[in-house]
Amino acid sequence: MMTSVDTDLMRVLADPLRLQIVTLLARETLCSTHLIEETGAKQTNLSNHLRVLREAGVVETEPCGRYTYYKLRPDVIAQLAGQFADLAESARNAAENKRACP
Amino acid sequence: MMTSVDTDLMRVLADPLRLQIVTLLARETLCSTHLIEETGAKQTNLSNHLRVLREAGVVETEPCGRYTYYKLRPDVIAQLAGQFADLAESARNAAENKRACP
DNA sequence: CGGTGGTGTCAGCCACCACTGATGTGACAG
DNA sequence: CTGTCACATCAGTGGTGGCTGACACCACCG
Repeated sequence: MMTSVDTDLMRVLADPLRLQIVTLLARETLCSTHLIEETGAKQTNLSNHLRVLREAGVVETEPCGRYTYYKLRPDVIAQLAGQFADLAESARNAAENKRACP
Repeated sequence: MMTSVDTDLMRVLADPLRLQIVTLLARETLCSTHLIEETGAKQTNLSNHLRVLREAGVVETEPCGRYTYYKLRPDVIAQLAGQFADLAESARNAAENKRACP
């Protein structure tokens, strides 16, 4: 059936560390070194999560010398926000829609 | 640190079956029998997921004879939508905020 | 050209979670 | 009262995913 919200994107963002990364990147563009400092996670672990975020299209990479900058893609987040807003509005309108007991 | 989005709520909604339940409940108030028909899941499985959704405050229960109606709480979804919208707007405004390489 | 530091990839381990079957409880029909 | 149905809870199990250590690669600096 059709779920109005992208499940895969939700699964990607449902991890605490990934959500923390996204929150940090929403404030400013950072490179991996900064993210390691901010989160306290191991570089390997962070690289794995960033890979997941990259493959999900949530972040973009921009090499800068031997550093790599990570930037959040606002439209992806905005789209998700819109899907949830639609869901909430739909729920408000259908509050009295009650299917009869069998 | 402070993540602007509720991680626990995300984890609850990140499951495909739970998201399907939420999508169905956004359209109309249903009882478990209907949900079993619509999703094709086992009763036990569905009951477990509904319990998770109930404990997370996403759905409300309303007993009706020997049936139980489940209703979505729009404000919870709307709040989540707002958090993501804020995140997206923050990302848009901070697009050029780039911390210097170390 | 070596050495160093930043980054990505891979294999393994472990914990958590979704699914299931059995069982209990309460409500209704006969 | 007894059977049936709706719903919940519990213990067990299997699979998925996150974390880590070892290694490879590339850009810079001396």
